[in-house]
Amino acid sequence: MAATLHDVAQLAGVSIKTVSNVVNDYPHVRPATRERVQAAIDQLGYRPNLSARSLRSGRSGVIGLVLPELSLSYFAELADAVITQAESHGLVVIIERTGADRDRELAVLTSPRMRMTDGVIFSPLGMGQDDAGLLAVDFPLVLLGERIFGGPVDHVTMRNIEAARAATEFLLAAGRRRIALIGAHPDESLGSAALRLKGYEEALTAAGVSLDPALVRPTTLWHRSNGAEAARALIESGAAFDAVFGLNDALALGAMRVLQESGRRIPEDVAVIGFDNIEEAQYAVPSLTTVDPGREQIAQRAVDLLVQRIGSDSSRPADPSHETVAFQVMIRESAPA
Amino acid sequence: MAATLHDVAQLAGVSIKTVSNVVNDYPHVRPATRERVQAAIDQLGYRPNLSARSLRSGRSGVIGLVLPELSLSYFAELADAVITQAESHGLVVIIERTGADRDRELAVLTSPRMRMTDGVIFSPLGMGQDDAGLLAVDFPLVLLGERIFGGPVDHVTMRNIEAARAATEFLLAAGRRRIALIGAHPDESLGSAALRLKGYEEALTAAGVSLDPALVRPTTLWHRSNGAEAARALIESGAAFDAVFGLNDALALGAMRVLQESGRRIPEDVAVIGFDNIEEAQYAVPSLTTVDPGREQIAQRAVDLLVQRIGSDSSRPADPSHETVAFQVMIRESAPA
DNA sequence: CGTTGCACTTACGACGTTGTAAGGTGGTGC
DNA sequence: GCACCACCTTACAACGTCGTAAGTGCAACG
Repeated sequence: MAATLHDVAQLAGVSIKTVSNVVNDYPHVRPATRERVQAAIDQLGYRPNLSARSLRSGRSGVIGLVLPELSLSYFAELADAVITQAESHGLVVIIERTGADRDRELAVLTSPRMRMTDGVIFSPLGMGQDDAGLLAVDFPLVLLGERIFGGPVDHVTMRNIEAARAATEFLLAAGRRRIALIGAHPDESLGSAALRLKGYEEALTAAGVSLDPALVRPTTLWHRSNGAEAARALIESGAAFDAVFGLNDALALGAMRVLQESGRRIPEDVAVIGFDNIEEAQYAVPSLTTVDPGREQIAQRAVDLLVQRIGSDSSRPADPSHETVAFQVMIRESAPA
Repeated sequence: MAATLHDVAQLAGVSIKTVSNVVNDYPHVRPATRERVQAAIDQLGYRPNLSARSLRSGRSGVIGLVLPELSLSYFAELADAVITQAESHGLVVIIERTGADRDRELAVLTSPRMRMTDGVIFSPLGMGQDDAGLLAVDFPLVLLGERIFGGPVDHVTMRNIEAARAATEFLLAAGRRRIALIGAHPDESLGSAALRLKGYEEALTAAGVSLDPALVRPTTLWHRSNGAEAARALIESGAAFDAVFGLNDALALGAMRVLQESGRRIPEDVAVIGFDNIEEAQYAVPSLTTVDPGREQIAQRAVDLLVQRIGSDSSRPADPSHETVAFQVMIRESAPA
């Protein structure tokens, strides 16, 4: 039903290629011809067929964004930022969710569903360092996050260790000494959890504060409910603490709720700091002090790197780059200076 | 670089079409041949070229989802649900944001960026009833939301009036009589704001409670900050109130924060109810009583309707359907029964 | 041993677009 | 009035896939 170049050409009385030239702003078209063709285009409501264009050019103008899930605020806000940045390059974004499941993550990398994209931005949560080799795919790929290092692809990460260290130092500077940490993943040596834990440890060591293992609370996931559970367990353990460091904002917010329910005042009795600076953090009661890990900049660099790889036809990057972005402690009510 | 049917055919010593038949599980292929072709496919790592397939078939397997913005939790969770549902139909989702800007909304409807999709699910926020005619596009379109009614397209909405009425009745049943409403859009007669206001009015009237205009607070947008501002204005106005109905959860949460800052106890002094049932609502302090408008079901029906329209080649629906989904009051701490 | 029929395979073209190279048209200068 | 050049337009092919229709070979049957 839709009009094609052929239809327009027939109506305007020119060849198909001349219409194509008009559509693509090819310079050598006589004004009178251009006008006539444009009239035919308008009359028929012609729109280029992008599938045909993709086939011809080998580019689809689509990039993939592979995320654990959209209902986690951090990823929703990251997706928003990626879409915005992609748009400025004239690209459109397909979002695929993996549910943090390793098998689904691997499936997405080989799936024909992603075959139409020009490249993919991938934030794994189920795969680990051992899977690094599987990232050697034959399409442009930019990796986000801390699950895997040294893979054969470009990589953009936040400065987890430094940022977590800064968060902990901030609490120490405010006079807190019994700082609980929520969200540890004891079995990992890489990944956000391990790196942020490392920053926490570094800060304590540097300040001469001994680390009490009873204050390091693991959780399986990083949702609010996990933070709430961990806070409950922490309270029940009887360990004394005057601050809580949630390894992400959702954990911190979940913990904050339980702490308040238990009658503790925030920040007087317990200071709380999070990590991610999701929009909600500033509207919580009390507002949540947290680390802004540079989400906007991550999205921007990831898209820019991907566009660059797409542009250079070289199949695999000879020089995979690893970039980190700046972070910042956002001081709010839950942990004042 | 990528292998094509041609490459596979050459390697397997068969024709291109036979390879195609293998790929597409065409039944009449001799097992021995199939095996040989499959081996060649595996060896070359052949993946079908989706652009070519799209061109040939006229279907891209992509649907568009046009939303105001992803960083609003309601839309993020809606997007998540749409992606999940689309996946079950083998479809992939492109997300486009409009920022609730009418011009951008109109632009998206005619944009070549959406041309590659088989159909679009569209949630307008800037366009209004006067623009209904502009929805007569030449691709399958399913409309979400309450900005426009009676357009030439399928339409899925929540039951705004009934749900808002139920929320208000719930507060009335709990003994509240001075119920403030936050988020009104006085200039509208359609749209979520107007409809939910109508439900509120209906409930008050039915209960014989007179509506005090001083308790109906307008906001421009529906973000947390707007809810906070409106609550501040409400307090400063000096009007007495014992409950707040936020026309969405973000407004209610923003208001709840300000109410608590002002020393009011929730729910003792002021009961608060929201609308949307975003995930965050159950983790707020106190947890937010709200209306679940049936988001999952909306996503499901929208995708199903779209798939149906895509399937039937009829250009325009002769019988645009308008579906509504079930809602439910989620009773939590901010407004107990 | 030829014919028929079936199971399998193939050649061809078209989907709509654009790069290439060749073709046409008008105008300019002598 | 002719040649030439610059400008504009065209025909053709190809991107990779799959539907159509036309083959091919083999087995069974007469």
